[in-house]
Amino acid sequence: MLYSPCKLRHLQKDTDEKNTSREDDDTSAEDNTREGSFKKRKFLPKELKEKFACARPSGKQVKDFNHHITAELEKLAAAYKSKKDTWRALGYQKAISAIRNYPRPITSREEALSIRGVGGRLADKVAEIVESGKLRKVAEVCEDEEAQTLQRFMGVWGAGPTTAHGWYIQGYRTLEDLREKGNLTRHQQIGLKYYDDINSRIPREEVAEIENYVRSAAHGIKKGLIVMVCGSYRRGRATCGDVDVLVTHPDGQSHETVFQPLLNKLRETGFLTDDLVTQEDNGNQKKYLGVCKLPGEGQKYRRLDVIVVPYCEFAPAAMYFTGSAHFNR
DNA sequence: AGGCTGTACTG
DNA sequence: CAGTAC
DNA sequence: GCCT
Repeated sequence: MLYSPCKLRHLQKDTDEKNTSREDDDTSAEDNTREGSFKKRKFLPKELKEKFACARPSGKQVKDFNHHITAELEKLAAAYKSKKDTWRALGYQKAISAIRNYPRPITSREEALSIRGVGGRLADKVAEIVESGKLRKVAEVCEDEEAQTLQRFMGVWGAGPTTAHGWYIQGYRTLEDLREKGNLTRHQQIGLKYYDDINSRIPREEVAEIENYVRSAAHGIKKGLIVMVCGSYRRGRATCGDVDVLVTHPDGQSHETVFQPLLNKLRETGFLTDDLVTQEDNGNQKKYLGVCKLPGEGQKYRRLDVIVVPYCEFAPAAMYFTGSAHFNR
């Protein structure tokens, strides 16, 4: 995947330093500094702007007008996933993503049904939430001990539905049980160690701090390196589950030799505290998964992904890693 | 009825 | 190969 | 779960 002809190079002129300035606001000025062909962007029909997230100004934080709805559906999605009902969970997840991006509060079953990814069954559920504020199905599916325990166990990084079920069968119920009696893989030991931190959301301000930290380290190794956070941060979310950092270099070559030095530098300063997957090699693109912590008191441990790509793949990679996952399909 | 991305790592 | 994660 |  990610076949990315280097022809795309001309498309990404604005990515140098300071991507923070791009996430800001969509008022005024920004328009005329872009490519001339898009000058009339502000005149896009309203329907278009509402239908396609990519047709909306990308500044501003994304508002979730339907948080009360997605929050309920998330509970069911998590429960189904824990019960290995993978595809049902996927359907939920897709619908949740679509609803989250919907630009105004949903007020009827009909309106829900008009959203791609939301079918009759989910539209019914949306309607129930709109009317009563909650879903009876949630109590039915989520509030038994097994479901709760499975979901608790799946919060351990590296433990999925099968592992969680296995632990449940063995009689384990608490994280304490896992620590004492469970035999955990290396990943799961790390996942358990930082359970609370890893499962808490990261304020986007902190994501920006992490980005700056990584960028400084990168520039200490090679000037001109581009360091950009993708994922939910770049989609404008107020909080993020982890930090996806994309690294490249405009000279088209320096990315090849920067991966190890960068990781080593981040280790020396104590920023990287644990490695999960140290070298996923996807063609010429490399990925690191680990745990980091900003310097100073009271900082939490955060999940960090670092992806290094050749410059000619920068634009498609940025899109891919910005997601969301469902947008990519 | 049948697909829902494709790939790499770990054990 | 199964499980997990991206 | 949804979509084709």
